[in-house]
Amino acid sequence: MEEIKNHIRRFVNISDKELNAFTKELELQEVKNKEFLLKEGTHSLHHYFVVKGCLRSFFINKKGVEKIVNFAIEDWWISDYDSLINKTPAYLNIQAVEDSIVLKIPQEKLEALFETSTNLNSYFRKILEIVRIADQKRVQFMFNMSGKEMYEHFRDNNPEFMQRVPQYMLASYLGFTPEFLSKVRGLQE
Amino acid sequence: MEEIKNHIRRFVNISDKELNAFTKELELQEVKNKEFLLKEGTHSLHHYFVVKGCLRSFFINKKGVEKIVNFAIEDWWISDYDSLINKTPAYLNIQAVEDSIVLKIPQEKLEALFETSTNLNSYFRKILEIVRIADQKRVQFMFNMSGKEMYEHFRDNNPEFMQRVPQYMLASYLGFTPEFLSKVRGLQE
DNA sequence: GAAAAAAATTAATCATGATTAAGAAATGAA
DNA sequence: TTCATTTCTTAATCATGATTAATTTTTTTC
Repeated sequence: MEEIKNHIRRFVNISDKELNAFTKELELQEVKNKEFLLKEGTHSLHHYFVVKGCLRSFFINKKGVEKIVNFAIEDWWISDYDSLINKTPAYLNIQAVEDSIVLKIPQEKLEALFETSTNLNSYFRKILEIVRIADQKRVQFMFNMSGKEMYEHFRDNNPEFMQRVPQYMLASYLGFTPEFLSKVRGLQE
Repeated sequence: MEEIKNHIRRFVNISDKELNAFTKELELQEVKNKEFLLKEGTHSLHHYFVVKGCLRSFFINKKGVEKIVNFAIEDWWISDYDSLINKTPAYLNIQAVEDSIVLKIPQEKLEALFETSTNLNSYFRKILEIVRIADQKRVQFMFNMSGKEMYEHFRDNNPEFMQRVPQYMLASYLGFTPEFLSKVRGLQE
């Protein structure tokens, strides 16, 4: 729990009282590798904060292939925002990629906290700003780079992360097939 | 100015006093078609809210081709978030696609307002939530649809908007060449 | 309303990355 | 320590959409 408190303190100047009002609503959950926190079509209720481990969100495309939308590792959030905000059935699945520990908070509790805490509002605004910038960059990469370049860029910028997920998941996240990723890796740079 | 006040009121329950503190910092600017509000490499200072007209943000890729990242029409915001938040030189250009009227607010003024107004924090958090969902869907479309399908989907969901921008800009936004878009339009569905 | 500029179309060729189909290597379970 | 499952690789063929180049259509400007 100190984990997330410190994380929030890095973004906003927040009193212990406000922080405790928040952490009081959090629930710790352990998830085994391959276990699901959310399945598509069901009602999504929680935001998940990764204390330890690694999660992924993905959907199944028309051809039945898994497409990874996001990863989350330590000190990051993952959820199906569309489902949480618009109260629609989840389009995404959220699944553990390693044995993990998460803190979860129900969307409704969070909304209630936003009514009373400027700092929490501010914290989540700042998280969303970062997410916005990351999403923007991702589109830019997709518009600007070949598959080979995307792979090399990802590898060079996330060397530690490369060790944590199977290659075929990275291929899915980058938007291509495992066969193609394998080919790209085999080529000289 | 009533325009943006009403827009904000649709998202948060905000007092006139708080609203006025915000609108006091806004500056009205008219932009002719093709005029720039931001050029890449320069220092980005403002968020822009479109009162009337249409803007686009784009970058120039390695091959010298314009890649449109976002459009903004009436009642929507546009900016280079990365540049504003991280104080880096702009990577994006922001340009009018029609004669337009915008309201602009400097990032620093906005940051100051966030310190005092929960409701403004909340409003921008909600805007970012919507942006997050839109960004997410865009990635999903890119992962799930052929060029032809992306065009048809966009056309069916934004019939009015189709009239407002040249086809080659839409092609750029969707991630392909004007030649390909033209081909796709020529095909039977 | 003529000339110029901007936007859209067409068609041929080309390249990136998908698909298919084996098989090899690594990991995990009994 | 063997069997089974998961992951990764290789190679051939195929499809989507890029590139190039020319032409037509539309819009703007004088």
